[in-house]
Amino acid sequence: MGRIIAVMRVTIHEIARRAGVSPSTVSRALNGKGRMRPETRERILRIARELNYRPNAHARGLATKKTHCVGVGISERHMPVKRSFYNVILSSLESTLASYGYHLVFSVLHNEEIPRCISEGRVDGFIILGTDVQRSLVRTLVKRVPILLVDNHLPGVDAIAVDNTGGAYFAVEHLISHGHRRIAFMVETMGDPNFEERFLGYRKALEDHGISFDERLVVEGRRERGFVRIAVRKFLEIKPLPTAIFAANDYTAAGAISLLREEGLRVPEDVAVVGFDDGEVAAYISPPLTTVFVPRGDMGRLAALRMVELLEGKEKRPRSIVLAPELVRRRSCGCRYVT
Amino acid sequence: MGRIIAVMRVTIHEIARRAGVSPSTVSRALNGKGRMRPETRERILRIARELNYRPNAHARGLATKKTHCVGVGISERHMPVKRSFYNVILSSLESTLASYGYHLVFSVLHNEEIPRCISEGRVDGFIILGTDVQRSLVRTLVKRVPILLVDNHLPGVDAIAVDNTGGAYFAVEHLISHGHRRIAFMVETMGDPNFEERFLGYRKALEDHGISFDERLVVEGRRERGFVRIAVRKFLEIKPLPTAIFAANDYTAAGAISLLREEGLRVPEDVAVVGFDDGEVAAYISPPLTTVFVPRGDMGRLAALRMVELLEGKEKRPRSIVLAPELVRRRSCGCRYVT
DNA sequence: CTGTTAGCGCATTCAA
DNA sequence: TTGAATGCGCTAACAG
Repeated sequence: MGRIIAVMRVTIHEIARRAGVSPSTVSRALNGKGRMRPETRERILRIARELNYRPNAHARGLATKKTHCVGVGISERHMPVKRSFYNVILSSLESTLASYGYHLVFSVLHNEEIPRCISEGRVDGFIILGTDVQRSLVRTLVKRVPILLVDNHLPGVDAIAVDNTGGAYFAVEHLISHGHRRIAFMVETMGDPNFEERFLGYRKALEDHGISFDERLVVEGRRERGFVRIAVRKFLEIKPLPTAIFAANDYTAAGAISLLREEGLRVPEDVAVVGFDDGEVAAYISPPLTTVFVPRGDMGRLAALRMVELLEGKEKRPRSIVLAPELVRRRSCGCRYVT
Repeated sequence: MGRIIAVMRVTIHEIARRAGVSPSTVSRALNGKGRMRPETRERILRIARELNYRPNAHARGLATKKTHCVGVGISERHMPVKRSFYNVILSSLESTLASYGYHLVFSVLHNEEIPRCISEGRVDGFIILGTDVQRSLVRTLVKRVPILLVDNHLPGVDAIAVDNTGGAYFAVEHLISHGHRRIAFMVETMGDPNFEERFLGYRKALEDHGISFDERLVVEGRRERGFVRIAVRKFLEIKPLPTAIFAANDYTAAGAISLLREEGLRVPEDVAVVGFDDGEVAAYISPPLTTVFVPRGDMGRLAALRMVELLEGKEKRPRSIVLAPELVRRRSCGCRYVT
């Protein structure tokens, strides 16, 4: 019998027994609710600590209808490309959520399906990473739990995003400052809202600098594995060849650089290249890629903070936070004497 | 009143009421336990479907003492470098676990701390990614829930790992087949068991090919940001300069290539380089990196499968699964006419 | 084959 | 300030 008790997880009943009070008193003491004699409270807390008591999440969840879990979903279609991008966000999300006592339930989103963690009531809120989610799904989910979009936005839904247009503007402006006038825009596919916004920034920068937009300089790949090769091939057919490329993301930029060099073109001498994201590759390719840094760590942290506020705070009117990206000058743009 | 019921989450009581049976019968029907009249069962299932019933995870967990959640932890110190590596594993883990009805609770491990998801009884088992975990922690956790190590191993604990020694052996043997005799081993720091094993494979390959090991050819960085630069500097001081480098991972290899080129050395003509991991960068740097492919997707899938077996199956004696890595020939080793 | 009963561990009324 | 009673939604003995 003694053995069994020793093995059993310690519950508030056990603490109550040892403290000579009732379970409900223990519950109150542990949660700091209501007034009670300080010495009673302290005795209870001490015993709880000694016994290394941890409340059972299920029991608590059943009673309070709160799970202290936040779901985080990413579209399965995003995985191949944006992997490392979202990984940074994921870890900062977890750290921040953890500091508020929340757990992170990770799930891959499959088209229109409602994530099981939501339908089973396992999470208090849900954070969606990326643009590759059906809007209708989001609209459905919003009715179930607080939803937060990261790296994406939708009217009326809370979101943390980055100023794609502004970032692209800086990138292109930088190329212009290097003397480039014929700057191509290279993108996997225009479908992605983030890419659309970057395209807008590209056009605006050209326009503001008196360069008329030439749609022949827009090279689009296709939504598939070898899209960079397709895009580069299209690029090489442009006459005369543009002197620079603004790529919608690093993945595309890195692929382009590697393929251009295969064709005997020098980067940045023959073709300057600027990317977007400042992902893992950026610093490791040669030449190191000039790109737009997206504050992924901040995005994760802010997303977690906002979610906690949504769950516990008072300010629940949808709010969209837009972070400013930053140009990171390396060498693919033609800059010298930089890392 | 009708409204309230409409808003309430549907429970087995509601289904029982509509089906004209008791809640326990509904429970049995839903879980397929015990025998019962087929028509009763079907009626219950139909109603459940119509009402879009989903069992409440907490209630079920409280009653069965199973959470249907698996925790996945990664050391905070691993995050900066192995990010993208573990991301692939993470998504395949989730997909596989999900197909068995399990959820993935992601958490970052902090030194000796017991993950809260374990102490709060939120997970049935726990998967640890990577080598950067205190053994003592693992020993502690093993007493709480089934533990599975991925990309790591410890006597007596279930594990899914890759044959680092074998992979390194192939990599070095390949360099030797290109005619190299003076091959350097470049590593961030020898502390990591995976790196130690790769070092073993390096030595063994040299030995088997009649090349005596020269410890001056081992260049170690340091556990910090600029370690590749330090390592490359050391490398450049070796006289005569080795003609090839086997790097303990892609991260190091990619950094080395970029720095070597800055020094005016050609890769692979002056120095051939082979990495390990086949991470995101490998295909995107130039020259594309010859490296050892680690089947991360398989690792995740197998880990999930094994964990489910640990939780539900009979075969619980610790088992360690070692996967065979594969050499991916690109161009940094000197191979031609390959991708 | 099915209903009744009794918890699972905790929070929260309501009394005392 | 504290205790007893109740219920969260579900499963599992035990009866019937």
